[in-house]
Amino acid sequence: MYEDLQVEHSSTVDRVAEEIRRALFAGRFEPGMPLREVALSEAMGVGRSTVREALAMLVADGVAVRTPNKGVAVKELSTADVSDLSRARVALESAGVRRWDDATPEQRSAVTAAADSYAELAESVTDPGVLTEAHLQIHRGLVGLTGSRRLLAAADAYNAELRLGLAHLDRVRGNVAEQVRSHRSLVTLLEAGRLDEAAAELDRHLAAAEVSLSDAIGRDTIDT
Amino acid sequence: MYEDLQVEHSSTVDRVAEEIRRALFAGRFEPGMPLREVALSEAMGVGRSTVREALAMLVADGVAVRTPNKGVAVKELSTADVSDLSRARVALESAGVRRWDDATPEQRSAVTAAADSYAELAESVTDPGVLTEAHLQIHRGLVGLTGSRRLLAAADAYNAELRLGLAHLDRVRGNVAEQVRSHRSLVTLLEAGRLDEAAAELDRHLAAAEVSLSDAIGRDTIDT
DNA sequence: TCCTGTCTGATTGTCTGACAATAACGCTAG
DNA sequence: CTAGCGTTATTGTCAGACAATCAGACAGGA
Repeated sequence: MYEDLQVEHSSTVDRVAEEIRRALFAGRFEPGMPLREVALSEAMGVGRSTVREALAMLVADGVAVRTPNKGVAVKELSTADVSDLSRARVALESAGVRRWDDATPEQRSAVTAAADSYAELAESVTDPGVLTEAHLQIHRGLVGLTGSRRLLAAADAYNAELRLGLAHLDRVRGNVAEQVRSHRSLVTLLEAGRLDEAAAELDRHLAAAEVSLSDAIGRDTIDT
Repeated sequence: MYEDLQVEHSSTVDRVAEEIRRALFAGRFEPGMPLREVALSEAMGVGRSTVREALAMLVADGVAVRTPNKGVAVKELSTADVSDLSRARVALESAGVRRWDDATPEQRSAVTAAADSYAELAESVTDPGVLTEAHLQIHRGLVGLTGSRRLLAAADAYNAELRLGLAHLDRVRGNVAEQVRSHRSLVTLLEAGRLDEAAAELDRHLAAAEVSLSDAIGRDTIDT
């Protein structure tokens, strides 16, 4: 009778982790910057154990790194990471594309709706974070076509890493119009059932994303 | 000069998590059984915070579940979980198979060596846990062909869930000889470069694993 | 100059103890 | 038999403590 009722059970640890995550995605912490337990606990008015648990979550998510006896630091994406991420994206998302015919209507519309939403935002919104978020939703939807929650969770993890990487170079983002075109073409091919061509388009799209991101990172790491 | 020297940095938390994991894989804890913090800390002679961190790791791994204010319990695999796992396996491992030609010699030999090792163990070893371990190594190797550490990590996570599921029904394990045949055929097709046929063989192999596992679980859950 | 040993301060890893909030269980009264 | 009420067990969170470890400074010796 009351199936649709839900109360959010947000623990302190979750809120702390979410807060730090937001700061990371907003680019407020430099890559490599240490996340000190006492400083964070005092700043947020919570116990150190709570912060520790939150940091462990971020490490499990892949957006932070723990070095034994040295603590947790904001993850630095190397070009090796970017190419690894790219391989993971290609594998999962093209697996999704290949299963378009077996996907449920909800799973398909998650893709098309996200693409529409991105195209719409691309014209009006200026905040790069919002656009990144919308963009990743499309790719998340593609993984969703596989119908596996576990793969979606894996995709969420690497999308978080991507957001982290993009947080510091939103200015150098590539041609948004080209992105919109590529997404639209992908959706069109999917809906036409031309899955091989769709996979090829996706491959190109992801390859372009990889070079653009790894170029930007390469430039950055030379600077610093 | 000293690049190859390494010291293992094992924290107490890691050891505790590993110990509990072993017990889980050995089937010493029933699915759904709660993992009490105080009891574990007293049994293992460590602080409660340490146990909490270890449990958080197990939850992140997917072998245990946390319910707010109720604690952590051994994960129960539902048939929905099994089919989800199966979809994830198909996606990741066939992605690996499709990239056989691009894989490094090390990545390829990880697959073939694991298959050989499994075939060898199948004749001599009786301990089902050891055999399961060897079996999963093969499938891990297939994911490794994608060349992405992140996908390997995802595969490790779902393999841990599989081991958990298999821990309680090792007796009903299917025909080992058939397994060996299927693996051998898969490796042969791969080395011959007949990737499409290899992918088809893999599909059959994984589909068979799914029905066998979900049958066993279905039977079990009716009993209890 | 370069290396080594030592000192010091900061930080993590771990333990202990505490307490409120929550959930599970049994009891009692109606 | 059910609603309501205590009791108990357990988690979530905090505070404080201490050893182990690390980074940097600094002095002394080859």
